[in-house]
Amino acid sequence: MQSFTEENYLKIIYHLAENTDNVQTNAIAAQMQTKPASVTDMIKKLAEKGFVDYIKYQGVTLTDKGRNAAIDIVRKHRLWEVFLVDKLNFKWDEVHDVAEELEHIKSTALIERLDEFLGFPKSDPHGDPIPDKNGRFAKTQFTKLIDLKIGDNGTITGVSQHSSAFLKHLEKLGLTLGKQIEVNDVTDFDGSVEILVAAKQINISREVAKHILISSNGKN
Amino acid sequence: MQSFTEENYLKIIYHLAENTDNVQTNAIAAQMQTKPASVTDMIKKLAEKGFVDYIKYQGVTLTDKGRNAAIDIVRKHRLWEVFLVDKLNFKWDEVHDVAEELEHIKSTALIERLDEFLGFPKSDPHGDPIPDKNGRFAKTQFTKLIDLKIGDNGTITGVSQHSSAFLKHLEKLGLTLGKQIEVNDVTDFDGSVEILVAAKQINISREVAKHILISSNGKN
DNA sequence: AATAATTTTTAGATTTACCTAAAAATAAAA
DNA sequence: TTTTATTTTTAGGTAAATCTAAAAATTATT
Repeated sequence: MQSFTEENYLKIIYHLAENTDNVQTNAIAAQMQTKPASVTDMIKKLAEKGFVDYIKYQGVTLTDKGRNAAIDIVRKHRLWEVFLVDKLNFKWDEVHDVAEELEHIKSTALIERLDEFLGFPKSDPHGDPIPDKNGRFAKTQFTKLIDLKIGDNGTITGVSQHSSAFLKHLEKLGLTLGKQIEVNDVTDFDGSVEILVAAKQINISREVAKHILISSNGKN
Repeated sequence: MQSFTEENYLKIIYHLAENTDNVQTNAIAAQMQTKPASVTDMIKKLAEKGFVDYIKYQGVTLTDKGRNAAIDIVRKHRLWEVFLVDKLNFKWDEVHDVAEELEHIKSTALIERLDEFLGFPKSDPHGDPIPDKNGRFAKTQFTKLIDLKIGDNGTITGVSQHSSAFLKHLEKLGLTLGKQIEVNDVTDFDGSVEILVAAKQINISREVAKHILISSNGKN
């Protein structure tokens, strides 16, 4: 069984590994809000325990054991988020920090019964897939809104940024999960995107468009 | 804000203070499953932070601040127990350890919404009162079953032992919360108690009778 | 009241996760 | 291909919560 801190490292390495192959010390340090030297220490420990493969100066990769542990934490995090939103009426921008704590509760029975209580949800309030108890989940095929071409359309099915500020902003713009959108124009000046949502024309910055995930039903 | 460990100390001191006035180092050590020397260290820290009054060699008492903090943890613990039993179908002997972890999640919003979701319960699955968000709760008047006289009757409204072994035993005997009982006899030989429950005559040991709490409607 | 037993505290170490500052390795630029 | 910049690691140290062993205070017993 891993400590609270080890679990956080594993989760962060797992998420970083979604983009790069070898996860770097500095990247982990940034995510953990700690110093690279501390990361090196922890990496050595995780390597000793068999959670990661580690070559000095080359970064880390998760072993199967490490990946399974990480997925288990991700599963817990996302199930708790569903609980908070569906049952306790939290908004999608309010759940992250609390789920960050709840994900470390160690009880398989608890999480399986929670899963059942929630009706075995397939995705969390931000559209992220929830692994089943065997760690399996569909790696859904998303397109970033920023990558759509003029005339493309689709459904908002996820976000790749979970900060409260970002999510509140989306909420205000009416850009919530399930909404249909169509790209009308891309502004030359700043790359901002004109989209049609709920029969209204709005303009969103590149930064926002980068973090909205679309399941596209138009050409692209 | 207190650490995980500080919270556990406060909770244990609070519970020990229900029986004795000055809580002793050794008693805390036994409950915390740690050594007296460690307790002394922690007590000093809690005293510095204003959670307890402490005189060397004389044990500790909670300050108002300390008591409030402790009651807050007790509230969380008991609300989570209700959640586990009412919503996730745990049995009353399965909830203690998980609630022990959940009680440390730090979010006022979470606990208030949980309270509401559960319908503002007044007591937990073991009959213990749940403090409201201001820390107030009725100090219910219980009689221990062992203290009843022959002919007395009443309702099982609580237990003063939360171990899984004890609770499973009660379950098997049909001695669950809300059941009506009547004392028929007390055995001379071993002090065990003959009681009538659900129209059946059963015999329970002194040890068991000590930990069953009755709200008496007969004479006593 | 003196001695014995118990309880509590001190002193000095250990472990975990972190730090800073400096050294070493790797990658990028001139 | 040197030089420079960046990244990563090592070395040595800190704070929190624990420990053991020994000393001090309190309580119980003769």
